[in-house]
Amino acid sequence: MLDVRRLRILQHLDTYGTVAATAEALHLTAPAVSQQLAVLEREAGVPVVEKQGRTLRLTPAGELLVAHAEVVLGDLAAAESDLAALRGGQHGLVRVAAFASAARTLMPAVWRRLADDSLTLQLVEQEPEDALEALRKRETDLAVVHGYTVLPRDFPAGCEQSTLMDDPVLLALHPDHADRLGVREGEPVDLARLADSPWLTPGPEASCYEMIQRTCGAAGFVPSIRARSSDFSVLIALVSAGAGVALLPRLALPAASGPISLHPLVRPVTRTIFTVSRAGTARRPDIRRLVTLLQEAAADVGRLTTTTS
Amino acid sequence: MLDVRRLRILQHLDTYGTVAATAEALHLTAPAVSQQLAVLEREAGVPVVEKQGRTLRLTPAGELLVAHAEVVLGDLAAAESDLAALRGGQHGLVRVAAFASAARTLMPAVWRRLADDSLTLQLVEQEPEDALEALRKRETDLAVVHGYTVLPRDFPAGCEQSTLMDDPVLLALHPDHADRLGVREGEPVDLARLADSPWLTPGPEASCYEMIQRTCGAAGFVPSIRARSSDFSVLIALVSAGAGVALLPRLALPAASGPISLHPLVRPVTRTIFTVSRAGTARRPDIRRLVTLLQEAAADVGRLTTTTS
DNA sequence: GTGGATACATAAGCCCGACTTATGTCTTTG
DNA sequence: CAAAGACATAAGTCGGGCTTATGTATCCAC
Repeated sequence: MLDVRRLRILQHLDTYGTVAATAEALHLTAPAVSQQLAVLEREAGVPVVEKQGRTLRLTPAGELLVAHAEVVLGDLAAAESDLAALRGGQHGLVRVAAFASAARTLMPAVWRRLADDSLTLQLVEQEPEDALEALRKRETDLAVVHGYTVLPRDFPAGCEQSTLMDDPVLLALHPDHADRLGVREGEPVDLARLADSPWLTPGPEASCYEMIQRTCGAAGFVPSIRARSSDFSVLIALVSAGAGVALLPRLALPAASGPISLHPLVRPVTRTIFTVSRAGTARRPDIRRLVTLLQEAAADVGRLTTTTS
Repeated sequence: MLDVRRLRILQHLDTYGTVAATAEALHLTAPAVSQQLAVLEREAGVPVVEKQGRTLRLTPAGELLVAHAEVVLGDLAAAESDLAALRGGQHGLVRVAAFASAARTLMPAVWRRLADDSLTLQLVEQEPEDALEALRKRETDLAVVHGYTVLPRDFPAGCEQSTLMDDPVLLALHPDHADRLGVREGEPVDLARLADSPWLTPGPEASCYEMIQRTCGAAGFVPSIRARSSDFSVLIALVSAGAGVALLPRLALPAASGPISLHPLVRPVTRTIFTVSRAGTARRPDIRRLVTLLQEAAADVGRLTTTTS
């Protein structure tokens, strides 16, 4: 019978690329990994890795074994989760990585629902790219990420997604500005009319920046950027001060803000929020439960902001 | 992480019922099993077995773990099969238990199709009850069994079935007898007309015996039995000699036989032939392949006998 | 009810195997 | 061409799992 621990080593090698990194991830030394791979190869009867320069690469047989390892290790984790649920212990730790707005709005709602449940959460705030990378490296169990209609998210292989909600992108104006444009709060605005306004945006490292560029581009202009901040509450404060206009997802709005007029777009852009998990963890009841809680929280948050605004 | 070898021990305990039998099945001693169960219990954090008289019984947590173990071990076996297929080695041993007629007709056809394939077969001829018990004990990987319309087969839990073919039960008469009854070869006969004939049947240990009792009972009589033999070719030889009449599935007919007139029944009885495998082995490509081959063989055999008779 | 048999648990000791440190070989890079 | 990086091999240590031996509880027969 194939040894599961060795399969796990191979799986990690596939994830981390080098023996040294694999060893570190598994709290081992490089020779230990090397030896175990040699034993696995003997067990399998076929080479599972081959030299590629000075590193190793998986053979097709190795890929095959990794695919099986995902299933086996996934179900082992599911078994442990089931056990934890059954004994009611507070084990069942789920590590979540979420982008800022979700970490601020959805996750507190989940925590509230959690009560004294048997689920323990560990939250890290990370931008989608980092969250997905952490997911791949098994440093996190569930990633909460987003994609824009004008900038779709692409997911790494071996992942499973579920959609939590659609978050509309809104235009934030100073109320006087809205008056000058002749639109009332909540009325749709054609972005083309903002072509000459000074814009307030996140820095170019944020995916929101690219979304704004594309959205304005689709409206036929390149925004002239007056201020940059990756903190949406800074942007909103600047809009309130009359410094310019901003485009931002509804969930990113701070709870309390100064004088602001929010408007949907004539050509709507939305941000879709997803949960992403590794394929192997699909069976874990604690993760399934968390996804359910997130969906409920998303439904609530969506309803609240919709009725409020 | 739960240790898979310990899960396997628990799974075997579930199958064999006692520590001693489990130890024997795994080529271990009883204390080894006992110790590993203790360690598993420590790992799991909940009792997985409890004393029941002087033997052990699985707790709900234990049942849960066994269910997961089926998945894990099933996929590990699948991984090994995939590996065997990939390296083209002649490993990929599938142990089959089949009842006599199937072992005589279907299995040779499978063997012929197999050619120099990467699949190695190991065949044991067993009656359905024994075959299913062997399957449960993991002494065999695939059971080829049958059930009669008048005597349905019930399958143990945790098994998966697929139907191979329907095998009609025929009445075998001496040609002179058929003449006296005024029916031609192949014409249906009402069993009630055979109420006073001497019957030739298998022994009461064969499920065919019970089938004959029920079928005759449905026709309104109890057969008077003149000869018993569990070997169908003996029965056919006796029918040819004019010793009496017999009821037997078409597949059970010997290839060459003396003067015989075969007739379907007015109220047809059929024997359905199934393959049965443990749920955990559903992923093994070698077993899937064998089932496919059996289905093809069954289609051929069914067609041949239909057109010939 | 008592003795024997059966079934599992515990104790003690042995041995294999997996890990670590140390060293070697090959590749890449400056 | 030297030096660093990456993996393999060698040698030694240590833990874990197996065995044999012994203990304890349950079931059955007489």
